[in-house]
Amino acid sequence: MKSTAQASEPCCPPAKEQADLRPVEGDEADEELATLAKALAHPARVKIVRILIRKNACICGDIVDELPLAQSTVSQHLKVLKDAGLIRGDVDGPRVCYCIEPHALRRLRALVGGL
Amino acid sequence: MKSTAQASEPCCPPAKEQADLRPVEGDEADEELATLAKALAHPARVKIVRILIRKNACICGDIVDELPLAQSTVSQHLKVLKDAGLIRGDVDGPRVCYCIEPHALRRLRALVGGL
DNA sequence: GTGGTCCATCGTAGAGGAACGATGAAGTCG
DNA sequence: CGACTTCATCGTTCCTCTACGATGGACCAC
Repeated sequence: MKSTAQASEPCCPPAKEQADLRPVEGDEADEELATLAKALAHPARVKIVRILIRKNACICGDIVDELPLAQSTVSQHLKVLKDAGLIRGDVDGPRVCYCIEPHALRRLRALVGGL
Repeated sequence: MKSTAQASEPCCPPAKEQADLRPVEGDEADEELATLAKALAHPARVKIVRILIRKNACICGDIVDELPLAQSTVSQHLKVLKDAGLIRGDVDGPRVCYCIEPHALRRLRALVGGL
């Protein structure tokens, strides 16, 4: 069951639609917004996020094929996004399946909207 | 000459509410979002933006008093924000009057929302 | 003019980011 | 088992960011 089937492997379960009650202002919110913004502060990482949103199912190293960067560089960018909480990576056999963390994206929108 | 600059006049006139027709996807949008995100990728700069929004009129070096940073450091952060197009600085006598660029903020919201 | 305030810029030191190739761990297939 | 794939991590180089004090320009009051 593991033959290059795109958008069929559900490694990213439908996240529960739970409201985020944290404030959108204050020192903590500032730090949080700065962290999320820093994660998006590179065009390659913006592209990665877009790719993961477009193929809402998760993919692994197809990202490398879509970017003009070395595999190790892409892996670094993925790590930055993961450390910021924007994406998730689940091991699936020999591959790793990345996907968006929808609540982090919502949180980012809330913080930017709160400006 | 410009002798009509009175103290009570906000140096930031109500910007025209002109819609931004540029796309929220594509390579250019990626670069743009990365640039704006990088400008917000530091807590001090997030705080500066909030200060300028709160006092919707413009202020100058009161920002320095609100931050635990040296004047030169704050000036550098202001330059980063200005270069990114997020704020504007108008010289008003011996002071400089900073204020938000509302259309840049709207653009940022559109780009983040377009994710 | 002199003196004082406000602010940008310079110079510098240290920390962190971005890129790559090389290496190796973990897993799959024959 | 052995060969191959996939990906993270290491080590390196170069460049940018962040912070500060010091310097100097522009402006106002006197």
